Amino acid sequence: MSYTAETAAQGVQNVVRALEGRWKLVILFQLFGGQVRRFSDLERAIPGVSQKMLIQQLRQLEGDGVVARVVHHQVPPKVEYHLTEWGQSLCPALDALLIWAESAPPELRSRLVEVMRSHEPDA
Amino acid sequence: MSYTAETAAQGVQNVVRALEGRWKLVILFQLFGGQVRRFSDLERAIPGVSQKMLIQQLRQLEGDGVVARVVHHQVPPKVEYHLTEWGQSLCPALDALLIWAESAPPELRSRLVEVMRSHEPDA
DNA sequence: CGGAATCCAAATTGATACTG
DNA sequence: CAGTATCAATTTGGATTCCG
Repeated sequence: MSYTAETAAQGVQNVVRALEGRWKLVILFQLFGGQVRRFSDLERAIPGVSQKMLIQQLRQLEGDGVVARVVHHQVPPKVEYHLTEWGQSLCPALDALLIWAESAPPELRSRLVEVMRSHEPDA
Repeated sequence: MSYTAETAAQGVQNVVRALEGRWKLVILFQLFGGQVRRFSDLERAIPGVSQKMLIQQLRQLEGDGVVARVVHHQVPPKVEYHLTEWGQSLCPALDALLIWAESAPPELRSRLVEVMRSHEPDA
């Protein structure tokens, strides 16, 4: 079977689904480039997210092999997250997305931002 | 304010949300590289999608300026979709995603595929 | 601190039927 | 062909409470 754009799109879809979710990309951007963040860091760095959602999305990313979770058995508990090797290989794509996002037409950009502000506290 | 990774991640999030949605990326991969597809083409090319979802996602992509919709006033009706200029500029990112997806570890890949097969007809 | 569990509200999605 | 409309089902998200 030849490797047409169509079969590629169908195949890639399965994997790309690992990125689907309201907070997945935001989390990944936080872990971008190999950064290590603990749970509370992520919670603080991502304004609109709830504890439940953050955990849920992290668990899914972990289950999909994109993010790794390290538990330090101490009191108080300390759990750190970072990209797996495969997750690291996603960085070029994240970077490309970053570039694309910044190239967004100003009107569009502000319109999209406006949607975001719905759930933000004040400013 | 300096342009840290954090602010970038926060800012980019607003724009990247335009890609969120169960079928958005799949659609974009279909339109990859400037391809023009009519509605029924997309419907056929994307197995699990319902007519309603396809339209909805297309409309959102259109509203976000990523996809353009061209109506040919004929009988029978003919509507074609393609990437806008800004949408085209997303291609490098899509390409990076493609590369990433193909680099997925085999076990992971088959596990993700397995999820997909739930709604596929046969093979 | 980091998380699990529960309950409930809201948004998404799907199936179906109808239309220009 | 390319939609729209409607309703039911599923998923998602948030608030709260409890635990190691």
